[in-house]
Amino acid sequence: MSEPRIADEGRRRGVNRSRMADVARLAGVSTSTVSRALRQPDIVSPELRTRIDEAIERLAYVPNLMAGGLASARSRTVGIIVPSIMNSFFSETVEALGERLADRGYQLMLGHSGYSTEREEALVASYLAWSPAAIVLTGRHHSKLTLRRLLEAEIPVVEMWELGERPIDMLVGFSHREVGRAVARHFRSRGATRLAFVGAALDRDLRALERGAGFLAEASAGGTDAVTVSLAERPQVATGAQGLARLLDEQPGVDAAFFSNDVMALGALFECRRRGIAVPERLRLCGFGDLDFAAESVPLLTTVRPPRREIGRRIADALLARFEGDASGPAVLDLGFELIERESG
Amino acid sequence: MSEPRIADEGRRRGVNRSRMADVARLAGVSTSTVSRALRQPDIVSPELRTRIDEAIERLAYVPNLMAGGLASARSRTVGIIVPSIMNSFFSETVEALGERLADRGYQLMLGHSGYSTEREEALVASYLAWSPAAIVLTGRHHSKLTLRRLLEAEIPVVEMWELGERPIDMLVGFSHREVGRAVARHFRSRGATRLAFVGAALDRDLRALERGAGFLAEASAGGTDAVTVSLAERPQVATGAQGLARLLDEQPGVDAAFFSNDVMALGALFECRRRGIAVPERLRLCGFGDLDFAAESVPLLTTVRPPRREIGRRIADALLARFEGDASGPAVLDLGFELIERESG
DNA sequence: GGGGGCGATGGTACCGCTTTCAAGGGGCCG
DNA sequence: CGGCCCCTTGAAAGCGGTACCATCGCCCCC
Repeated sequence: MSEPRIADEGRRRGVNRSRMADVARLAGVSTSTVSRALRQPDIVSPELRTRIDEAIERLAYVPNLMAGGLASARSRTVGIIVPSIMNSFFSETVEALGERLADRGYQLMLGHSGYSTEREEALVASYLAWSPAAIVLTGRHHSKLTLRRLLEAEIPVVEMWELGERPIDMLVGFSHREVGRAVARHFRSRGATRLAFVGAALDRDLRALERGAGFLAEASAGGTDAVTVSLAERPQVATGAQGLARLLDEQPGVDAAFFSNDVMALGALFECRRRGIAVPERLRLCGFGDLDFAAESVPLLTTVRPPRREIGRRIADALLARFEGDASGPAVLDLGFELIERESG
Repeated sequence: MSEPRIADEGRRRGVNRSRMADVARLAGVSTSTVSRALRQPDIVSPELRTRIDEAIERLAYVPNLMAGGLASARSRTVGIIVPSIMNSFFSETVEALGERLADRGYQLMLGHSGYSTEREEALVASYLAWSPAAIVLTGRHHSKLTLRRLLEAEIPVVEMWELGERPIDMLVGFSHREVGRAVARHFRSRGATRLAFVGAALDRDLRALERGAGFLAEASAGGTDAVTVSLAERPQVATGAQGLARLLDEQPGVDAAFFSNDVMALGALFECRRRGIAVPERLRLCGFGDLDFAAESVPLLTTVRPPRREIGRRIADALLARFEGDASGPAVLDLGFELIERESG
C-alpha cells in the first residue's frame, strides 16, 4: 500500500470513467480490437465481439469522442446555423435533419445567427474548431472569411432554404423570388388590382426581401400597382398588426397584401377583425410558411408552404451519402413550394 | 528533394490547417506560451501577446478544440435537452442561455427528447462522450441510468422548467402545480362555476399534467366542479380546436377552460369564433405561455407567463459561476410566474 | 552588493483513441 | 501435404493541445 501505483490518480479527471484500455483488459484483447469492434463490428470475430460488448456493458463504457476525434481528425458532428431557433420554419427542418443524423450517430451543433453575418462567421469558426463532419448554413449570404474557412476545411457544406448559382458546395432549397411571383399571380387571378408586400426586418432577412422583390416584379410585369410596407422590428404577430395598420393608413386603396410570413399575417388577420375589415372581400391576405395555425384561423389563411421537413430530410440524405464517399448527388436541389389557397385571399 | 522530410504529409488530414506549433514557430515562442496567450492572456507579456496574435491572424489559426478537450479532460461545451425545439417556450430559454454562454466561449449542444425518457438517456450518453462542462435537462423525470451517468460525470447539472425536491444538482424553474392553482382561483374569482382543463399528450408532458392537477385540486378545494379533457395528439392549434369541440360536446355546462398551452388556446379561440360562442361571456379561456400572439388575438388571451428568458439567463449565470469554482448559488431557484389577465377569461 | 523571490517562458509528459504496420494462424488449392 | 493468402489481432506511433515543472532573469530589499 506504500506504493500508490494502482491508478496514477494524479492526472486523470473523470476518475471513475473507464477508458477503452479498461474494456480491452477486461475482455482480454487489445485496444485496437475494441476500437474495431466499435467502428466496424463485422471485421471482428463474433466471440471477441461478444466479450467486448459484455465488458463495455459491465464498465458502462462511454467512448471519449474527443480522443477519437483527435486521432481521426474528424468528428461525428454536424454544425448547423439558422437565423433563429424560435422560427418554426427552421426548427422543423432542424428536427428532421437532426433525427436522421442522430440515427446514424451524428450530433448536431445548433447555433443561431440572428440574421447577422458576423455572428455566422464566429459560429462557423467555433464549429470548425470541432472538426465537424459537415456544416449546414441558412441562406447564401456569408462573409468572405466564412467562405475562405469553409473552403479550406474541405468538408461538405450545405446552404439551405434558398437557391442560386455556384453554391459553396451543396444547396437545398427553393426560390423565394418565385414564391413572390406566384403570390402576385394568384392575387391578380382573383381580381386584385392594388397589391402590397408587408415585410419586417428586410435589411437582414434577405429571403423575405427576395420574396417581396419577386412579388413586386411580377405585379408590375402584369401591369398591377404594388407597394411595399417595411417594418424595422422582427417579424412577430404584433409586427403584422402594425404592418396592416400602416398599410391601411398609407395605402387605403390596397386590396391584397402579401405578408412576409404567417406569423405577421396572423397579426394582420387579428387587426382586420378589430377594425372590422372583411377578409377577403375588402382585403385579401396571404402569408408564407403554412404554420399550423394557418389551417385553423378565422378566416383560414391562404399561404405558401415551403418544404420545411423535406429540406432537412434531403440534406441528411445528401450528407450521409457524402460521408460514405458518394458524391454523386446534385449540387443544387430545388424542392419547390406550394401555394395553399384557403379563405383569406 | 529526395528526402520528403519537410512535412511528413503522410498522416495529417486537414492538410492546410495550421496547428499551435505553427503559430509558436512564426511568433518565435513555445507552444506553452501560445496556449497561455489564448487561455490567460494577462499572464503573457504584451509584446509576445502581440506577436502571437499576429501569427494567429496570419495563419488563420483555429485551435483544435478536441485536442484541447482531450488534454484538459473538459470541453467548453454545454449539453442541453428540451422536449421539442419547435416549442417557443423552450427556444426562448435556449436562446437566452446560448447567447450568454457563447459570450464566454461555450458552445451549446442542443437535442430534443420528444418527451421521451429513453431518448433523453441516449442524448445524455452522447453528450457525456464529449466531456461537456455541464448538462441542462428539462424537467425532473429521468431514467435511472441517466441519473447514474450524470452523477458519475461529476459536472454541473441543471434541471429546468420545473420545481421539486432533491435536484440532481441544480434546479431552475417554477411550480406548474401552482400555475394550475392560480388559474383555478382566477376563474373562480371571476364567477366561473364549472371548470375544465384541456390538455394534450399528458402522458408525456408531465408539466402540463401537473398544471392540470393543480387546477383540478384547487377547483375541488374551492368546491367547484372541474373536469379534464385529454387529447392524445401533440399540442397544436388544431388540437386546441378539437379540445374545445370535445369539451362542448361532452361538458356543455362548462363556463371556463384552462388550456395546457397558448397554442391550444388559440385553436380554441378560433373554434369559438366558428361556433359563435362568446368569449369570455359564455366561456372563459386561459392559456399558458404568454406567446406573442396572446397579446394580439381577438379577444386578447388571458394566460400565464412563465419566466422563459429568465430561466435561460439564470442558468447561464449559475453555470458560469460554477465554472469559475463558485458553488455558492442556491440549489433550487423558483422564478415564479405571472397570470396575465386579458380579455378571454 | 548579494540573495531571495517572483513573474515569464520553455520543456515535456501525457489525454484516450485511431490507424498504419506487422505478425500469427488457418483454410484452401494445387 | 506444403505454400500462399487472407482474415484477425496486437503493437506502437502519433493526433494537437494542456499543464506541471524547471529554468531564467530581473527587481527589490536588507
